[in-house]
Amino acid sequence: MELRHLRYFIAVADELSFSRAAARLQMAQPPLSQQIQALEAELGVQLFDRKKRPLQLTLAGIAFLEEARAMLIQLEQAVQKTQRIYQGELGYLTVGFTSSIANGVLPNILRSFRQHYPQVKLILREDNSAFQIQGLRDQQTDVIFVYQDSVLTEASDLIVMPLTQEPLIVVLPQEHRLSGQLNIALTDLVSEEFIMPLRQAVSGLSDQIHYLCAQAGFVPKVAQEATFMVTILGLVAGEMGISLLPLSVQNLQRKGVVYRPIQEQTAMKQLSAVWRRNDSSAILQRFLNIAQVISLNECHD
Amino acid sequence: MELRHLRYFIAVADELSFSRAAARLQMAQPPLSQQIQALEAELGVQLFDRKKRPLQLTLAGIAFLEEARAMLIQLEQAVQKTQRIYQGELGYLTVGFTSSIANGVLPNILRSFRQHYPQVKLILREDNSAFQIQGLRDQQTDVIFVYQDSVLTEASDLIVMPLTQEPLIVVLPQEHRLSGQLNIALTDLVSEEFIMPLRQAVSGLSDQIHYLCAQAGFVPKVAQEATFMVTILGLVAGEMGISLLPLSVQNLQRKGVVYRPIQEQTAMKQLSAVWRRNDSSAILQRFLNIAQVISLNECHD
DNA sequence: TAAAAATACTCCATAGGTATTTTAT
DNA sequence: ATAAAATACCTATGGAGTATTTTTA
Repeated sequence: MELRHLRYFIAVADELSFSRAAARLQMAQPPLSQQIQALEAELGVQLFDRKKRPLQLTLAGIAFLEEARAMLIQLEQAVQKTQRIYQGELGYLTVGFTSSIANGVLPNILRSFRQHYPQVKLILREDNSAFQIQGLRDQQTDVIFVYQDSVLTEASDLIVMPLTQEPLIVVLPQEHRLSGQLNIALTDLVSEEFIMPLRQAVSGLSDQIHYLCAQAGFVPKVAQEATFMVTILGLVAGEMGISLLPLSVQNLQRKGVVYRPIQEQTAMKQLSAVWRRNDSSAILQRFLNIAQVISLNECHD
Repeated sequence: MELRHLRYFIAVADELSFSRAAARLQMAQPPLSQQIQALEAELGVQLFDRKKRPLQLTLAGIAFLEEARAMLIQLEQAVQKTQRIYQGELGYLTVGFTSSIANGVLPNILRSFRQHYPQVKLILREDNSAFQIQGLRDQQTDVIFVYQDSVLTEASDLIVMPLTQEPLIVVLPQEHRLSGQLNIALTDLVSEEFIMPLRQAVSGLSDQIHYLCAQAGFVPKVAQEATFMVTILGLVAGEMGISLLPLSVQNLQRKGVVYRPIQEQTAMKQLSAVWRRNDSSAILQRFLNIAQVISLNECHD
């Protein structure tokens, strides 16, 4: 049996006439009769009562008509579903990120993607960056957002796409002696105590701060280390020291804490999207397009 | 698209190899590749990743595989269902009867049919015989059981099949003067008061009793008329009179009532099955076969 | 280099067309 | 008598085969 038989049968059952059905199918009547005969022979079932005019469906024919219709509808839906999956409009995408990123461009990217592809289910995984890269390689995650890191640029099985250059900003207690200044030079921070973000918070930031301070001619005094952004802000508010964090932390408004830009242009943190080189998923491609567009818009602001 | 494409696709997806799938399908590899290519072209979807060895399904391919499998299963089930309906093993049958028949062969026929064709749903309609014939003509009912009647034998659109010849029996109060006799001649009933079954109870029986009495040389005295068997039995038990009823009434045991055979061989009531001449339903045929077999067995007892 | 899939072509089975007969109203 | 379906026969599309090239591991 072929779908042709079902299509022909439905046409004849609809029209209750071989001639009219043939016209509708844009074919001659005899081959249509033959195909229906072949169908009946294969089923071993009489579908039409030809002793009647107009033609009548048998009980079995009525049942088969219903089934045949259902099958063609199912086919239609199967094709549509398959096409949508192929075109990345239906399916799943797992996105990984660290808590420090959750307040930057990411929410906007996620919102935009959801609007464009409402039938793609987004699964979010929040964890530190080392685990994120692991998850990517284990196929647990499809794409991750991380602050760039020397480990990443060397990985040949992954592709790294830079999204935004986030300048670092100085995080000060409200009552700090420097809080009156509009912007702050690194050399002003020589005698400050630093709250250092651990690797889990913002990967590579600790190293970068040491490097920047070295360029400014001093070694930062480390008062405390912390794993989460909110912890760092809390410690700064409690006047335990100051910190240097990516610009997006500004989206977290905390009482007793003020943010000031750094004079030096070189103090930048690179936010990137990372995915598996061999991942050809259409959904991923669509997601990356949106991530790129949203990031560009963000930079212009 | 044709079912061929689905069958081929499933084979290739199962084997993850065009060559092996071709072997399984007992065909050469190139036409198989071509058919899959045609399928992909029609869908506008890449189903396999041919850049990989062994061959890999794409995400869309995985989804379509599931759908394709479901469709072939649905086809299989549709064919089976259609065949069963055609062979009368699945469907509905509406059986009509009057309350007076409900205690004869009918229960046995219904039980046997249910055992043989458990997937046929039996719908029972209990009503008087005039309504039953109406229901038959209105296609409300497929087959009815009635005691034969002159009206029926003349109907050319219906077929009447005799099932059992039920002798009439005399229904007496337990304390009746004749209850000591093993069998009773009609002439013994000359002075009796009769409880007459109305047309709704047993069609034609009233006329038949008058005819039988006339042959025996008297006119029966009618004490009372009644619509239901149980009412007649109740009146007899209450010593309002006697009655003549078909043998199957014996299946109703009523306190204070005894049954005695009639000597005369002519006192018979014909139970018949009736259906529409133009009804070619396979279920009906099966039902009639069973009705006939069960009735024959019943007679031998 | 050795498999497996794609391509190029050839062939024939059968879907579909034409002419006619049979059937049901 | 007439319209519709079945039958008989013919045509040609395209599904399947064979030979070969291309690709991937």
